[in-house]
Amino acid sequence: MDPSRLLPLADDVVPERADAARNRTSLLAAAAELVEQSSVEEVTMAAVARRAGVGKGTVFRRFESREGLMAALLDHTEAAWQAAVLSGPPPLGPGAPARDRLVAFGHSRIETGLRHAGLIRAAGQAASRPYAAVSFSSVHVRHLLGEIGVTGDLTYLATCLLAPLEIPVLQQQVEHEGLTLDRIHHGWDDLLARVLRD
Amino acid sequence: MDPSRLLPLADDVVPERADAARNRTSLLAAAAELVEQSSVEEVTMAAVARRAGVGKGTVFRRFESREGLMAALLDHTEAAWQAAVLSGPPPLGPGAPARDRLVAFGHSRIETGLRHAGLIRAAGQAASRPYAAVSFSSVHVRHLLGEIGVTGDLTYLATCLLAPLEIPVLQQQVEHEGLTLDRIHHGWDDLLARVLRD
DNA sequence: GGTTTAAACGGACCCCGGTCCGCTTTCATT
DNA sequence: AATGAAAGCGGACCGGGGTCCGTTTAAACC
Repeated sequence: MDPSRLLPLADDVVPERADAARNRTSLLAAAAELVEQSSVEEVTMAAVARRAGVGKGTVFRRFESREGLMAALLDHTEAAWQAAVLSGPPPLGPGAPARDRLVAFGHSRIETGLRHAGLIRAAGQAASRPYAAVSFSSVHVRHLLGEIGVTGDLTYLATCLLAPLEIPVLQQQVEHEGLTLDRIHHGWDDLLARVLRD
Repeated sequence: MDPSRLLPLADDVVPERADAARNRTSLLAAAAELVEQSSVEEVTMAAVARRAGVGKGTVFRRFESREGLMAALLDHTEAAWQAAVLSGPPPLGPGAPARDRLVAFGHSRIETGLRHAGLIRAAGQAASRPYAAVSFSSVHVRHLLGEIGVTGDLTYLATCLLAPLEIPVLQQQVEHEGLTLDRIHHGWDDLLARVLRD
């Protein structure tokens, strides 16, 4: 993209201009504030732009779309969660037996999922994160399944275990099937027990 | 559903006025035609109205929303599928062992789901059908699980088995995980085998 | 400091889903 | 056939997401 570069930048990452970076920051801040003081649904792009003191076009140039902006907002939380999974304390993080980690993984996903349900829905399948936090999660679950010694199509099995943890499914369970959170947590344990028994 | 009814109507169902019924029919026809000749996404409410020769307001009065209209379009197909499940030939319909019916159910849902993915997505969680064809399906799956003799929280387990059959999950598997249809079908068989083994 | 150029900016503009309300049509009653 | 009221109708209108393009600005090079 930039053939006349002097310092070798990390691969193909083009640095942002100062004003662009400043606007990105203030837009994220503005969006976060607005989300905090009202429900996600009623946060409009124009409002975010106004609050950040920039034009609407700028919001779209920086974040592609509404979904993109929401995904960016989510990134902080999501990254923290992924860090907890990859290197936090057991049983969610490494150090516990794979089975226990899988149990903890589900419980943790149910909690964070429901806590940020609004944002996650609004983020849709934006950008690199295809559907919820699926890419990362499926690799992780697949890995744990392997460690446990499960055989078969682990990639498919991983997506099947992840599916009941998706926001729309969880909301359907809570709002239309009348399941309590407790019951869902317990159900996850039971599902794992069934799938993993030898 | 049957506008030319002579017998007393069931309870509080108010019959539609002649012009209203006529418009409902032509709107559905117009929508079906438009959907057929281009992808669902680019079918706008105004276009449907124009084609049916009515005002836009009429479309919304008859079908509530875009989702409602799409759900109505889907109803024919969906009803046929439900009929096949409830009273069609085995193994999908009654007559086969419950296990086999569950296997057939998944395969059938994967096929019909992907075939009408566009409409189903566009129908969202409109009206009575909360999320995909979930209400009906969860009752059915729950029933089959009972027949098989599975014990535990069947309601939750049913939603867990249904989750991997949802359109977004299927599309994620096909488009981002690179799974083939064959692999998904096999995976379903395998998932059932794991969950149902005694 | 001046020049140049690619990037960023902003807000007018477009499209679409959805609402509103004054006018028209149906149809039950007489 | 006339009439009254409830239901239906249609299209102007609104708000929100997304695009476009003439103008401004950062920053690399002189």
